[in-house]
Formats: sequence, C-alpha cells, structure tokens
Amino acid sequence: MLKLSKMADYGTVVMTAMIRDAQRSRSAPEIAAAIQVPVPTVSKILKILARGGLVVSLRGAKGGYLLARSAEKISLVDIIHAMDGPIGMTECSVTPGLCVQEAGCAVRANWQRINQAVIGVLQNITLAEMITPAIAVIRPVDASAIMPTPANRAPLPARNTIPKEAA
Amino acid sequence: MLKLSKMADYGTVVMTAMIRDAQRSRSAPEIAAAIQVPVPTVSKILKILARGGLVVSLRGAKGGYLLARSAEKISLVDIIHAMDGPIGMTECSVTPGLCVQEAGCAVRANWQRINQAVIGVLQNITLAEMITPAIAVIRPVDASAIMPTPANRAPLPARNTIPKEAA
DNA sequence: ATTAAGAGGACTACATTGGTACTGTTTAGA
DNA sequence: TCTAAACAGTACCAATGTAGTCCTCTTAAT
Repeated sequence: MLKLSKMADYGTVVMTAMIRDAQRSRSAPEIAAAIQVPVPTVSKILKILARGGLVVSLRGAKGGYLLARSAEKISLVDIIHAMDGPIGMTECSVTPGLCVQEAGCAVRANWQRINQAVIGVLQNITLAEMITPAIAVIRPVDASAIMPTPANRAPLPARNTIPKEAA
Repeated sequence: MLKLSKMADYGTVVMTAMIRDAQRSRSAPEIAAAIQVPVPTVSKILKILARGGLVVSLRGAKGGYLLARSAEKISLVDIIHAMDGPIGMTECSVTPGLCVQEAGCAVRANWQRINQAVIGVLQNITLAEMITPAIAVIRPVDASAIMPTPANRAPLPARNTIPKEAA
C-alpha cells in the first residue's frame, strides 16, 4: 500500500507529544502514558530517534528525553529517515547494481527524480506544523496533480472477454 | 524504507515494455523475455494490471495484452494503485477508527493532506514520461490546491494506528 | 479437435515488521 | 556510598506481507 512503517508513524506521534513545554525532559514511561502506547515500544522508538539525533537523552535517575532542536527545525523526512531509513520508491534508485538492465534504463533515472519530488514534499513539513489544525502550505509539488483522487477506473475499451463479471 | 513493492515496480517496467508499437498485442512470455523477468511473475503482474483496467487482455490462441489507453493517459498512481492498493502514508489516514486516542488529533488531518501532495506528484507523471531520458519537469506547486479536500473537520475518533492495548 | 494463450486460485518460502524481554550503564539523591 | 530510576544495546519471537511458482479451467484461432 505504499505506506510508511508504523514505527515511523509512531515516531511522529512521540515527537509531537514532546513539543509542549519542550525544555522539560520526559521519561519514556511518561510519554508512553501520554500517547497510549506500550512503554517498551515507546522506549525503542526514542532510542532510535536519539540515534538519529532528533532527540537528546539524559541518562540516570531523573533522566529522560528532549527534542534535539525546535520543532520548527525538524522535518518529516528527518523523522522518517531516522525511523525507516532512506526514502526511495524503487530499490534500484537507492542501491545500484541490483538490476541487470541498469545501464540502459531510462526508467531508473526518472524514479530518482520522483523520489526527489516526494522527499521535497516531506522535507517542507515541520514537526511543528503537524500539530496545527491545518498545514498552512505544502510547498513543493505539482499543482495540476492534486485535483481529484485516482478514480481512474479505466473504461475498458475494445475487449473480447467481458461476459464473466457482467453477471 | 518507504518504497513501493517490487510488484508495483515491475508493473511500471512491464508497461513501459508495451509502449513501443502499442497496438500490437504481446503475450506474457514475449514481455517476460523482453524485460528478463520470469514468465509466471510477468503473467501475474499482467493479470493484476488487467483487473485494474490498465491493460486489455485478449484470450485464446494469438491472444496477449495491450495497453488499455495511450501511455500519455496512464499515470504512476494508476499503476501503483492497481498493483499495491491505496496510497496512504499512515494507516489511519486511509482506514479510520483504528486508533484509541484523544479526538483532537490534528496530526491525522495533516497526514491526509500530505498524502494528497504525494499522490499529486505521482499523478502527474505519465507512463510515457517514464521512458524519456529525463522527465521534463516535476512542476512546483502551491498547496492551496491541496487544502480544499473534503470534510476534514470531521469528528476524528482516533489518533493514529494504535492497536487495542489499553485493556 | 487441437493448441496457444489468458484467468483465477492455491500454495510455499522468505523477509520484514512490530513488539517484548533481558542485561548492562549512568546518575540523582538519600 | 548505596539505591533506585532511567536510558542503551541486543537478542528474540510472532505475525504479517511479499515474491514467486504451479495447477486447472476457459477462451479462441486454425
């Protein structure tokens, strides 16, 4: 379904929970309680985010986590990248040398551009914006694209085998 | 890693292989040979594409497949949607009612808009463009186009995808 | 009638994901 | 100095999803 992992999803949730009163450090159990997610899971997520440099950890008693920088300076790509790794629509556009026909493949180059466009969308959305009632602007995309959703159920032209499902 | 499935990837490859001489029907084995992918796999992909209305099948001896419409009129969302199902960054932005959390979840509404933006990028790229040396443009857009999505002010029951846990 | 081709499932093997547990390390405070 | 709270790292398991194959049935040209 082309969706990001639950962990990346949780990642944004965890981080949004840290925006308010951002200078106060919070323990994993506290955050877990706030967002209603099991403590071990939240703990795991925070560790990953910490490794990604998005949150800062304070060890020891009275320790906890803080956002590493202000929510306006954290983008969705940052979070997704930390939680899920690189964003790439196709394997070959991230890891070269997997495909026999890489050399003469125009498709691959195009996928790489598309990746950039998608990343662009995500890059321009900040953590801070995620808790606003409605994102002000989603900057880099293609306008005419937005319009309606797919609904492109093809008209099925000239075919010779239809009877079955007409029933 | 936020990537689309191999099947969707293959889907685009299969379809690009059908662009040249598009009015000639091709059998699954023929296409498989052209793109160097096992016949059963290509066959499966073509069946899915046919169900999605992107290719037309001709049964019987001398049968095969044809693009259902011109490559300029087939977009990447069409293909991805046919192969992978709906595009949604988070589960909750596609299937409501999965998450136990406070009602004022602005995050969810924002994910829905982001989805639209990503879909927008994909929708504006045609199959025909995928075989050009480089996509002409991925035109920049302004998000006001994205805003006018239907009822966002709906009573959001759930936050994100949080499985039933708080028993 | 024969045969090439697609349709539709069923099935298997594998990889990834989500979630948990355990052990160690750090540090505030009694 | 001792204790307890809290993070760090890793290993593990269960469930799910994906990729790929195969088999049988139907369709249609010759």
